[in-house]
Amino acid sequence: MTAKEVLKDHIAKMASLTEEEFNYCYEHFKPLSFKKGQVVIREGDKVDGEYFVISGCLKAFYINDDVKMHILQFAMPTWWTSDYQALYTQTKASINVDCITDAELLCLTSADREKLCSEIHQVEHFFRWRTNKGYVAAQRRLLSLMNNDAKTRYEELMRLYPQLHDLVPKHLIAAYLGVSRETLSRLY
Amino acid sequence: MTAKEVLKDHIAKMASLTEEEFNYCYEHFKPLSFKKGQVVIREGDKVDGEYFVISGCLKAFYINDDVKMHILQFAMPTWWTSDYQALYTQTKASINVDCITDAELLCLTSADREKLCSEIHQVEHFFRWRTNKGYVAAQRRLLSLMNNDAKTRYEELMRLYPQLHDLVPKHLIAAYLGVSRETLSRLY
DNA sequence: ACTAAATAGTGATGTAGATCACGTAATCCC
DNA sequence: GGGATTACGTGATCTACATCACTATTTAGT
Repeated sequence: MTAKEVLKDHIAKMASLTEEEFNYCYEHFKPLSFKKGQVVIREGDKVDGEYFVISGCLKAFYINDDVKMHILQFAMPTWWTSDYQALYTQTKASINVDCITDAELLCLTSADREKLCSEIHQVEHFFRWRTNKGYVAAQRRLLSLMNNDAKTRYEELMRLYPQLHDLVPKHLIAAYLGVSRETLSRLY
Repeated sequence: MTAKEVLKDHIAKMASLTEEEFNYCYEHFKPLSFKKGQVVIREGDKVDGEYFVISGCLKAFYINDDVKMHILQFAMPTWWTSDYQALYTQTKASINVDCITDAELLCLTSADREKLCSEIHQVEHFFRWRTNKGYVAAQRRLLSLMNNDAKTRYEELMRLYPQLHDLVPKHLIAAYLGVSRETLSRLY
């Protein structure tokens, strides 16, 4: 399946665009290839848009003053990622995004997203639902973080995204769950 | 300021509706008055829509099996609240929403929200931005929960929403921060 | 192929915050 | 206005998890 087809199917799940409308939208996406370890967004830099994952796996993470990493989001095929805080507040990136594996992405600039949203009502509809889904997921994760211990959170994550188990090293899983890698290692 | 004016100003911050369009929208909102302590959404019940706060303060919270409460969100004037997970997945409420003080709300059903979004492009635009804002706030809170200790989180909350200090009893602040009321009490 | 780096497991010890158990002041409410 | 409920503070103890230190294994780069 081509990148174009992946995006088309993804959008079709929540919005109905004509062939013509979709082709027009697709012109605004810039295909990018990244190698494992490459940085997509670097803290402090300007964020020019958001990224739709065609293949591979990325992480969006924050490094605190003690050089501890916390992972905000993994991004797998058909997921979107960026520093949404930076995009929303029009500031420099406060997080990093990089590639856990080789990855193919489609980049859409904020300016183009807003243009497409205002030109095509269904595109705005699509982005509303996508963001809504992210909001609900973030709220669920907040509750899980407050309610559950490390083991329960780990099991929940594995239940939700079993692919992560083999795709992502455990210390990154730990950084997502908000526990130390040692504690995660002792959970079995 | 009337409820209608409060809503109008709020929407105008992110979207431009004509007088006529706004009046049409406003017909779909149902004004409701609640007394302190009254329940707006009860766990297990059907959720019929979302609520825009005109006055007062509410909380959206989850009670776990150990009968411990975790607060997902406070809602103050010009904020929206509901069980967005239930609305998104079309399931029964998994959280509760009730009133910390007497409150005036405007209720918009999901069906009406979707209708208005599809009829008026600018309404869809408004709801996209509102949800985006919530998503960014939830992500920031996730990071804070993973990065910061109880004291730092408390100070951050007070900096962000100083009104909460006098409006909301401390054990509810604790339930929002994800610490016990005893620990919060010892922070000063 | 050989070295360096990344990944992973585990013991010993430290600590933030939970939990339990009180006492007291403030508010609600019939 | 008096009894009950809610809010708040504080000591004593417990515990989940962090941190530090070290070893073993796997993976990647030249």
